[in-house]
Amino acid sequence: MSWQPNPLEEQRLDKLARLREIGIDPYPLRVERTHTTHEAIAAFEATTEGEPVKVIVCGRLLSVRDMGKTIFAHIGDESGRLQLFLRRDDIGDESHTTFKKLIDLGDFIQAGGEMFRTKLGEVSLHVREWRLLSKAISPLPVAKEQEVDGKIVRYSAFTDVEERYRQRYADLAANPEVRDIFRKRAHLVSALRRFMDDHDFLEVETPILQPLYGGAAAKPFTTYHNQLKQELFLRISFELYLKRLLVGGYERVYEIGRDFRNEGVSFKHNPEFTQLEFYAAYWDFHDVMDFTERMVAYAAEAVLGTTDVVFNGKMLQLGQPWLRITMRDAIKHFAEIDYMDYPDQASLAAAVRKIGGEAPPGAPWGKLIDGLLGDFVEPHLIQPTIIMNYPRDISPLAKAVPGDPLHVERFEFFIGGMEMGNAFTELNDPIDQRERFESLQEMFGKDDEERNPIDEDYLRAMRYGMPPNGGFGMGIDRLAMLLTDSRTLREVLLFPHLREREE
RNA sequence: GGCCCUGUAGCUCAACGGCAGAGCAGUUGACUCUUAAUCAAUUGGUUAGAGGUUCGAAUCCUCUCAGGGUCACCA
Repeated sequence: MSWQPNPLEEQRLDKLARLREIGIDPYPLRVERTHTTHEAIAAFEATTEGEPVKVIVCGRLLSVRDMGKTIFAHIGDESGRLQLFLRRDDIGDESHTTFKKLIDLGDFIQAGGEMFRTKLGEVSLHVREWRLLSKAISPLPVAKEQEVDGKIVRYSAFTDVEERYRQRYADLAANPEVRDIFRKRAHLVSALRRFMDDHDFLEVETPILQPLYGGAAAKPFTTYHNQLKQELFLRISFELYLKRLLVGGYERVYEIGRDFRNEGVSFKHNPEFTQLEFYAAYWDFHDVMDFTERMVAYAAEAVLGTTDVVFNGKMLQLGQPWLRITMRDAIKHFAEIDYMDYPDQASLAAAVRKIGGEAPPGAPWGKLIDGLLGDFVEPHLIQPTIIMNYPRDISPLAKAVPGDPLHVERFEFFIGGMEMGNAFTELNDPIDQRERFESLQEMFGKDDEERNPIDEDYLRAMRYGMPPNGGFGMGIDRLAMLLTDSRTLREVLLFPHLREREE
């Protein structure tokens, strides 16, 4: 349904008309701005008292305290907020009345004058002239704030989770700490990129629309190209394309981008999510472990200035050497079961059920083990922990542990009780790779969407020779959760997907 | 998808079978150093939607919609 103005909006539409009647363009083209609010305050404080500091600032009107012939107001811009001091004697009758009658909270205005300090000590702008820059028709949720013992207490803040996500623009406008989350996220991404670049990795972009999907076990989104008359998939990982580039001669490549998985949504799952993957020739998974520790510590330091991060009430020490433990030992410790005592699917399934774990019928041996990890181990992995040596049957792209046919050189790392990333010593034997793909075909049913089609082109690339390499993938959204102490993924996604609603 | 919880004014919330209310925002008025400004007056509602029970429903029941939590799912 199209927009029907509510009574408050009707009032503002009326003000809009009255502004035009008195010759004021409520949406002018040009703006004069000499300072941000932060710069204006800094300029004043850098000057000896008495020396005039003339500024023109712009921003959204956040609060108004009308004292009659004097008006105090605050405007906010991205740099901060600034109090305006408007007197009728300074700006004139007409301008004074216009401000009182036709200007609302949420409007953008421009104000010029000299900086000064009020009797109560707040650095403010003594306004000589002001101008409307953009009229707000819909009232923005306005919160009132009070400082109590140094802490900001907010009244009537905009907190409705659903509306905050559906109208993220209003959320951002009303809640400065939400703006801060996404500023941190941006810093995180640029820090990761800088770290990769500084270590001689080449940033590349590989197809999002792919004729085949692979590199992970996940259900894909499908789409269709009309002119090519071809079904296409949105990528579920970057892996197979990035490793083709190692065949081509690049030794270190990475990509930061979006993956799409047509699966359930939860506090740590979203249908599209941002991933960092890299592949480094001549590295094995031990090299990747070392690099991962340094990368995460670097990112935390860059974003927060520290590697000690508070998440969910617990202090995470990202800067310490991380605990490294094999999957078998971790499960022995937390689930008190040695899965090597149950070398086949049936006996392991029985053992898992006996200790109260999940053992879906038909789940492969390795998947049962991964289930044990998820149920019994993962929730305990609050401090950064590397779990290494994964079952071979659920890891088709990793090289076997020497002398151990059941495990591969693969690790996942966990922080704050969440899986953050996945890495391995990459399989580069094309014959072995084909066998792995083929056994996967048998393992997953024909109708199972997680069954990856065999990527013949990838095998062809590998037959030309692929250098030994270590690969890595990490969920950036989850890392952003950690660094912003957010309890759900949606808090770190600007526009999380919500079910469509009839308006 | 199962189970549990939630949906009331622009925002934040009360009322829990008996007249739909408060604070903020808005409107009108007073006030030339206020900052949750203050003071006085005042407007604003399809109680998410549809149906049912009842003399009477925001409140109880059923269904639908949306959101949250949790479980399932998720290398």
